[in-house]
Amino acid sequence: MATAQQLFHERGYDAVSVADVTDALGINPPSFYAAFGSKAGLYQRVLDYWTDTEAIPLADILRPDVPVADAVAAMLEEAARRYAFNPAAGGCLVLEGTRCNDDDAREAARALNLGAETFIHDYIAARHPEAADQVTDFVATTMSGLSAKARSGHDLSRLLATARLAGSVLTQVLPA
Amino acid sequence: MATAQQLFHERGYDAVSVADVTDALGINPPSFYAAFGSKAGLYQRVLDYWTDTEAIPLADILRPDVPVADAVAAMLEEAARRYAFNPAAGGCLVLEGTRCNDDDAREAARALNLGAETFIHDYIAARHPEAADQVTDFVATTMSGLSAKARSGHDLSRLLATARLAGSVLTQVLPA
DNA sequence: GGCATTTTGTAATGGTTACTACAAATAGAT
DNA sequence: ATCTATTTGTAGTAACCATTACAAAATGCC
Repeated sequence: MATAQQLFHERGYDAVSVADVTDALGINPPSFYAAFGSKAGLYQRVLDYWTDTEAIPLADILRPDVPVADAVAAMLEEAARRYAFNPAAGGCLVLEGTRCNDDDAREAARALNLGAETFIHDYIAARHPEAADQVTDFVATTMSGLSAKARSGHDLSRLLATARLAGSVLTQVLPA
Repeated sequence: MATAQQLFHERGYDAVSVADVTDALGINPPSFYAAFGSKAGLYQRVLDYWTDTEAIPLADILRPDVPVADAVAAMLEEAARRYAFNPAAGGCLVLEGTRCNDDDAREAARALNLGAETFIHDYIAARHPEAADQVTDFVATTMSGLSAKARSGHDLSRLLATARLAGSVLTQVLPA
């Protein structure tokens, strides 16, 4: 499962063939389909696995006992760190998955992303209800951009600088 | 050429087959290959056409007679407007092209994007040399995010609000 | 009008895709 | 050890991809 995740993260859903997966896993196509049902089925399981192992722990970062702006800024920086962690598999598995050309896989990734955005929105809205919509959009857009730029070569220091710049908006618009 | 551009913009390079193009253009494959050489060749020409007709006029927006922060913020807002203009073909043709799975097409789009980022960088560096790197990265990342979110449903008002929020950073870090 | 050249349409080529039918091998149970 | 049930490997299917061979039609030229 970890190797499948790595494949999807490195190349993206569309560019990974089931032959790639079966080769990497050392199994044959019938075993693959007995185990996962389809390529999209494997992707679902990979997303679940990712959620349990590598997803940003939003609940730990977005804490009620710190200023909202600080918490969200910390989340952006953590995203930058994770997106740059493996240069061969840059960006966010889920955000990149929302842009693939397979309907099932894209909707699965979008659903996961929507859940995360809802979580962020609710966190912000608890203390800044009137700014939550705008700020959530801004943060989600920034994370999409960070993921995209991670894939096209921006290294950790550049992503972090961008994340900090974006974070500086939050302290302006979300006063403690 | 305009219809080919629309196809690529709506569906992305990978999801457009040459059969789609030949159908839309009302021509047959041999005519297509006589005219464009290859699918990537057509894409090159579409990028050139786009540069001449629909690209954001950076030279007009990034003027030497306005504060850098204002000009760059205006560019972000203009990007938001253009990315949302056609809901069926959201985002930026070039930025989306940099993420496709074909080597030739991706490099062509990347080259065009790199030129734009260099232009922006030089504009900023002329008056804020120490901040140019960071700010250019931030602006490029924001535009990538705006393009991505335009494709996944954010409408004009949401993109504009995000662009304005991002623009507010610039007035902080690039004092007039 | 007759000839050469270019354009066009049909149909195919080789490659890759996700996905399976089927037979051989293996494992488990008693 | 024998019989059954499951797993495995080989090979293949049907669809789609970008690209092209080839013949028919249309055009331009004199």
